[in-house]
Amino acid sequence: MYRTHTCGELTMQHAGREVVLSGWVQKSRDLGGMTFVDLRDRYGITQLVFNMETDAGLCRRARKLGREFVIRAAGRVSERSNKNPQMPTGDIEIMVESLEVLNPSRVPPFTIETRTDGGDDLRMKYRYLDLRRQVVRKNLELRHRMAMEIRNYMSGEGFIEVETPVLIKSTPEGARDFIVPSRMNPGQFYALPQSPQTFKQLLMVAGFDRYFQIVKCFRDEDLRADRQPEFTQIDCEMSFVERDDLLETFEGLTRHLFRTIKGVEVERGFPRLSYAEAMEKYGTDKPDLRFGIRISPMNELVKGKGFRVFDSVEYTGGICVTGCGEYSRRQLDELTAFVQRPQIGMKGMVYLKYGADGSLKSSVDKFYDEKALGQWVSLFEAKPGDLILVLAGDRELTLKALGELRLEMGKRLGLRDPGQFKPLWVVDFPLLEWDGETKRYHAMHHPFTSPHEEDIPLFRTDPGKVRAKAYDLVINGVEIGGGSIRIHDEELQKLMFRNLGLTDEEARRQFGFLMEAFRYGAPPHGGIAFGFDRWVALFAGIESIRDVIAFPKNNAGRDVMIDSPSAVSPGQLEELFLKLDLPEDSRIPEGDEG
RNA sequence: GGUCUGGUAGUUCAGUUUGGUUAGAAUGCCGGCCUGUCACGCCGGAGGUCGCGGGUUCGAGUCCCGUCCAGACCGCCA
Repeated sequence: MYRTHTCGELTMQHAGREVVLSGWVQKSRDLGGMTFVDLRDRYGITQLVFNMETDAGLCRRARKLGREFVIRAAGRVSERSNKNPQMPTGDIEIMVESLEVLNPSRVPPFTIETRTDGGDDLRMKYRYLDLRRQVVRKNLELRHRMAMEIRNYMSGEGFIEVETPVLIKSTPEGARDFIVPSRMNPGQFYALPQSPQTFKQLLMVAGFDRYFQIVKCFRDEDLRADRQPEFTQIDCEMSFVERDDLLETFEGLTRHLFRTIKGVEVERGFPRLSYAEAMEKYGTDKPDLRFGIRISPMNELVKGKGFRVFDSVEYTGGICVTGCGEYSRRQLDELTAFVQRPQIGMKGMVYLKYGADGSLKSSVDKFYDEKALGQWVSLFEAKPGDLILVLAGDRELTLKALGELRLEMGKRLGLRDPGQFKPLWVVDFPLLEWDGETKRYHAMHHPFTSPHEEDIPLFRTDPGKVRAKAYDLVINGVEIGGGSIRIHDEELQKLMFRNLGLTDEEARRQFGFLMEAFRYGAPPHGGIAFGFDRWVALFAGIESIRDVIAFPKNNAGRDVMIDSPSAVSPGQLEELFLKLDLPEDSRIPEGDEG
């Protein structure tokens, strides 16, 4: 028998019992006359004791155990004379009577501890060792619990989980597809799904009514801390619902997860912000509502006073930061440098310091007298000791920059508390987005998103103004999910495709199966998909989704542990009728074949 | 496609600003001592292609050019 108990469960209640434990050697402390060994498994750590007086031979063998050896130890549970209140099993230890090395281990390249000395690179290469660390394991346990609670809630609400295919059809809309060559159909390719979008809509046509699936999706785009080429969605769809029915249902899911996983009771009726309002007040479509700083437009206030910058730009706006009125020149220079970074791209920043003594000091005193600056103060309802930061330029860019500056100030002031959660719905996204490169409109969400009926006439006059019945769930500035009420009418879907620059023929070739299905009684329906990895990361209080994925890929989309992607053999290529035509500079490392 | 940061002992990092003797620390590893440790302690030891290639120089971890790797971000992500 390998074990009677785990390394996390023995307490004083078990004192005197004969037990068998198996696990990994976390650490051993050799005191000469006696040796302590910390034995670790998934459940915890239990201390083993070896004593020279009791059994010198056994103790000498214990001294030779290296870190991460897999061992089995049998012995008696006994109360410690020196208890360790830091650990759950700290009251007891095992007086070992027999010891067996099940498998020795090489010295691991980094320490298997919460505060590891290993860098990311190394941890990913030896991910199986990294996963032995409690912090990483906890993240995966959290992920498991969340998946269970999602299934509980959804199932309780009458949703059924249906699997949809992974080998599907490539479509040029949206993100780049991963493609898979078909041996049996030479020259043809499957695509991996970016989402099960069309299948879940077909399930609605099939009458399934309430569907969900926790499912892998794939996008061949560049990675970020919160973006992996393969990621997991909670994909959902419902029939016979309007937007508010849907938001209510998934507000329920969100509250359920907060309650069961975080022990937090979130108020019913999440705030709803229109996309336009979110952009205007927060400079982003995923505002962090944990702190109240808001953007105010200042165009009217600042024009016509002789300051060329403000006179010439499309938009001037600012934020008011509480309690920063005494910022030093250096701190203000730092903020200026922050907005001038190429990623943000502002030319400069104007400030107004409202001193605790009521004094007004701005970087544009030359153009704005006390009275004019007083108007700024009343616009923001600033109090003595506050700081007003003003940016100007192209409207879209400036709002975005103010949004970034808002987040930066929130961070500096410690207002982004990871223990606090502020969910909201962002609604009424634009249906279409102009793409300057291809000179045509793109679906902002996807081409099956329904427009607001009253906006349909705008298709003829100003398609960019058409609002969609689309919504995002945003928590603490993180886009957790998004969805829409779908088009279920063939004619409206055709109109949509035409506005996206697709001819009827192209639309039929790509989405004919869906258009065809709509002719056989498609119910009104809508849905949403949540980024499961992001949600787990949010609940774990971390920024990168890599730490909630067992085997993630690195910045370049590589798995450094299994070394993928990799070349395939000429035979494999031949079978698929594929010939490589690589540019000179893209060499494939030797021995990387097959 | 672009911007930025980093690459020095098994590992995490200092040293690079201002080129100059034998490249340091901590931790880990190996050996010795130690009967209540739990970040055990004490003594000793081994361990380096300073990412790689080229250049400048009497001399390069340090300066220059190229390149590879890692991370963050912009573009991209319906």
